[in-house]
Amino acid sequence: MVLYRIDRGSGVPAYVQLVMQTKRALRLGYLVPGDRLPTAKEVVNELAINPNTVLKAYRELESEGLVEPRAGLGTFVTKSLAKPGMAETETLRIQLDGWIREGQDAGLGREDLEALVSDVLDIYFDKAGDSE
Amino acid sequence: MVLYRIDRGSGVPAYVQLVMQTKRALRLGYLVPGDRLPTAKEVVNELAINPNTVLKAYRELESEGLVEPRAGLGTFVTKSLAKPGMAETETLRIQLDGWIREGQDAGLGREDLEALVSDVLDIYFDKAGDSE
Amino acid sequence: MVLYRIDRGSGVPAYVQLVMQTKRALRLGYLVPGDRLPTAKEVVNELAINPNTVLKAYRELESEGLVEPRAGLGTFVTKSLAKPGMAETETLRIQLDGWIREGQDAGLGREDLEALVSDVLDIYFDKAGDSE
Amino acid sequence: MVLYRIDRGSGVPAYVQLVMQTKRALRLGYLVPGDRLPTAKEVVNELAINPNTVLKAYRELESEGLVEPRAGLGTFVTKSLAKPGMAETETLRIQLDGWIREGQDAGLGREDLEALVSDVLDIYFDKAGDSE
DNA sequence: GTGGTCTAGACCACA
DNA sequence: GTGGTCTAGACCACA
Repeated sequence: MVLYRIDRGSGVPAYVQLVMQTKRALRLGYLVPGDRLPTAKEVVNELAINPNTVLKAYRELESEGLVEPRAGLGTFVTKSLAKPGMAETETLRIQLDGWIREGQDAGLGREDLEALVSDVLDIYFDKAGDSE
Repeated sequence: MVLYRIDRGSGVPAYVQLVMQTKRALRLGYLVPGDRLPTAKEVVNELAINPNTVLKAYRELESEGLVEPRAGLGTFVTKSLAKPGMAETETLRIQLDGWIREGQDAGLGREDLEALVSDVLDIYFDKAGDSE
Repeated sequence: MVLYRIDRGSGVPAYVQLVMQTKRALRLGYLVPGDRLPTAKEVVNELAINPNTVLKAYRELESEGLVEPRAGLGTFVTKSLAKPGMAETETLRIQLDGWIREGQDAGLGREDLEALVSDVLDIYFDKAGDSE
Repeated sequence: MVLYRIDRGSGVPAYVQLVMQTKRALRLGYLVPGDRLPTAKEVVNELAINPNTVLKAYRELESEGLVEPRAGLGTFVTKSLAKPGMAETETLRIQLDGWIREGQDAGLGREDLEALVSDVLDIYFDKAGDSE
């Protein structure tokens, strides 16, 4: 079951956050075809947002061909986003965990590490980056 | 000089993207107190957005005490967000670069790696995460 | 300028009617890339429906890559649906006009002619049809 | 026997599609008074929809005085919608078939032809149409 | 001024 | 009971 979290005050629309988190779960293989997303009501109870906001996110996912609503039953995953390589990430996860630990030892917090990762990814994938 | 990029269609408001990218540059030490942000006009020429959007982002940064406008001169950084540890990240960067390479060898793309990083960070920092 | 008509009581959701009519105009070449759709407000004044209903239709068209909203400016056509053959339909239109006239002489009304067209198209394009 | 087809994803409610298809068959003379509609169960087996959806469509037809349920026997047509002229449409059909062929030769597909027919009918019957 | 987001709430479609 | 449509209205994002 996906657990959504909304960061109000991040400036990112709530429905966009729901879409992004769902896609991440699809990418990580936490959600696979046939899985049911939480009903709008369940999400509403959990997050105290309006059901229409949830439905908007689900419609967005539907229009991307990732999920499918079935009236009276719920909304179901129809497509995975997990690459084959996602099945075996134990080593990568362990390495990353170690890296985070080192970063913390160097006095960096979560947001610093995220900035560093984005920066290195930007450089690696050759996008301009925020740098000089 | 910060180079901004706007991802239209990401669903994240343009001014929020400018704020986030500026903060990231402050965090990474690419921008330090005394640096001048690009003028609204420069950003407009680069990104084809409305000057008001840039000004809104700068006002947001100002209200967080990070920058300061000086009439006729521009907007200047007044505070860094770089932890001391950010000065010496060469090793962390090299390790991360190797990790990305391994991920790619495993068939993972940028977005897969980002999802993995978010997931491991969530677990490490003990937030629910998208998993069950 | 597209003129929308909503047939309340047809059972077809209003936003679906707007989408279908827009696509028809795109197919007929009445709307071409660069054209601006009427603003939500204009449609509202014309049809007495809620602006959100119009926006929903426009968002659907956007998600199909046919139009693009530009904040503060309006919603613009980005893609045509007109086949090259649509440029020269004068003869086809004249023939069809004659056909309608004959149908009327035979005592058939608009809905009868529509039923006949659907039936012949179904048979021609080999779909089951409502017959037998 | 009417063969129903449901186009999920057209945005038109399933029960409305059943009603429209039944009326079309009544108009074309494929269904005449005394004919029995398929039972809800038959339709359900064919289309994988809920029996309530079929019953809703039949109730709608009943309220328009077109059909009548007879307990234990089924639902029967009580009224035709076929104009006298519908008995002799062979010539109209042949002409239309030729017209479709010409349209196809001009590179137009089914949806283009449908758009053209709607447009010419709109103009003929003097409704605004989608044009300027 | 134009479009976008979100809410609260009524009512409908479908299972 | 679940999702879908539509409304009315507040407020925001962008030009």
